[in-house]
Amino acid sequence: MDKDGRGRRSLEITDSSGSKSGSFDSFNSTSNRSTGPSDDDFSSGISFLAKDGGRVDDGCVAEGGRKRVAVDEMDFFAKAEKNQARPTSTDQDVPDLSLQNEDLAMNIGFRLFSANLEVEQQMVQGQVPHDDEKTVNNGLARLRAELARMKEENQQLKNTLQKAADNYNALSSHLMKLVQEQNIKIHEHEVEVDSRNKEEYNERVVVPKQLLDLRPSPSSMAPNEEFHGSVRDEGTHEDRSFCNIDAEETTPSMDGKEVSSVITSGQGLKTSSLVQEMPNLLHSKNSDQQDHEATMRKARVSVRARSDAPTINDGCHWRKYGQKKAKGNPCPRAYFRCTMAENCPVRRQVQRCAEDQSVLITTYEGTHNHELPPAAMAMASITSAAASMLLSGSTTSTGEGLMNPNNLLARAIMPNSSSSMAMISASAPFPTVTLDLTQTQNPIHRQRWKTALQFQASLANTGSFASLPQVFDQPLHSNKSTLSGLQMSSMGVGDVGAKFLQLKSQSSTQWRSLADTVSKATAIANDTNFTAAFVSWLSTAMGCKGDGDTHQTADSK
DNA sequence: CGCCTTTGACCTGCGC
DNA sequence: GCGCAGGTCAAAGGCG
Repeated sequence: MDKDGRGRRSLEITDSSGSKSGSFDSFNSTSNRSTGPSDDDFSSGISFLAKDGGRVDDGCVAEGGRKRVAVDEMDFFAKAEKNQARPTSTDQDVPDLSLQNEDLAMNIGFRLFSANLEVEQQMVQGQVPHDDEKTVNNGLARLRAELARMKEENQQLKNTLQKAADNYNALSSHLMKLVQEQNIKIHEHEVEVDSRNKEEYNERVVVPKQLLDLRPSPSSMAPNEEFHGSVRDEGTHEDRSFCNIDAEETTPSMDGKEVSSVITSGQGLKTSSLVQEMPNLLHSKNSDQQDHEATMRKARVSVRARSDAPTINDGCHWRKYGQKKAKGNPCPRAYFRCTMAENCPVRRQVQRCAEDQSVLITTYEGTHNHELPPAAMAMASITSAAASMLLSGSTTSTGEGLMNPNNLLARAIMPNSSSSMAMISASAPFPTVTLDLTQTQNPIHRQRWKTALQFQASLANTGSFASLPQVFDQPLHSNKSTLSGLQMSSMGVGDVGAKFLQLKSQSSTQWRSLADTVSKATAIANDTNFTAAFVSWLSTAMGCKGDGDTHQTADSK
């Protein structure tokens, strides 16, 4: 039990396993079934039918002249199983190439597969004759030609991608160097500003310093002897008196700490009360810190997800403290406060989208000041990471912060496109980044997220992609799975992440069926718990080497 | 009985 | 200064 900010008691329930794992069961069970052809199936073995009704048997003749009249599901699944067991030849150093080619191949294959299913259905309904040899041959020839052309095109794309990847790696290495140099410069600048502030302060409080210098030394003062003095505030020209008797031992407040240490260094006078009485003198670095904290507090992360539930389960415990009808939205907005620790500053707003009421908009604000259960850790990471991301771009409202090299994530997921998966709102009263999980089935968005995460990781790690768990669509090699598993575990996402990885490894290792994946992605977008888990996992990856470090500790300990 | 939600009042910032 | 809208507070009531 602990108390909230207003002294009310609230029950703290630690949900280490999380209720989410249960919610994945049904999802997981469906993922065990393969419902579509693999990449190889499309390129070399399975029968297809042309969209115009012609039957195509790509490769069947070569396999011994056996003509198949439809996709043999048993063969198909057997082949898929075989493919799953077979190690992939993907080069780990350039994972994107194969992935993007897989995407292309899957697009081609999926079109053929869809055509096949469509015609098959028509055949079942008697709309298409089964023995139209001419149509079959025509369709077969057409599709073979198209397939050959696509393979050639695919090869060209592969080469282009190879070049692009090389350039990409070179650029990211170069960028890493630049970022490091910039960080060093920033650090040097901070040190310089810090010392300048101290000098400035010493100049401004020259009178009290003199007074302090004139005061009796601690050793010469009686233990209970009072010492009085006065300070002239150069800014307001007001004289302020101070006295040593009521001063506290320390003043841990943001306002007093720095100045207190300056004044008392080597002087031995307890000056907290003095510090409290000199707010006008406390500028420079402390105000910067306050600005930083205020911005962190105001920076918001908004998550859009389809859900029928009133709220998404993100692993945290919330107390509702208000509800308000916002202008222009018939649905009320609910206000929640984190109750997992006393005075936790994190707030959450939940509101349905005015345009599409099936979309739940959850907005997070602030950073938790306490340890989090595994289920909640990743969502906290994303809010922290996004808030930091916003912070680095918050100096202006023009979005130039996106040009900050540290904002690669933002730039990767927020290209100049109206269909971005994430957006920064500069016009909103608070800087807000919106993560749109209603569009997770969109391969473009998926690719953007992947790119963003890879870029972040490549910067944060060694400049190569090798150490990043490729969760989106990269085949998971055995050693990599271990790495991913460890990272997931250490990140604290626990079984939620493991479920996700398991699911992804089952469905993504071979990309057996785009249709399957699309349906799963749709399910993801429609499943509140999974959406939350997805965000969690995503945020873990996003924050794994950056701001998220602050949230890793609890679970990795 | 204690915790949580509801809801009207109050506070604050912003634009006119 | 005023009005509006968003955000927060806190008393009252509901629920287990």
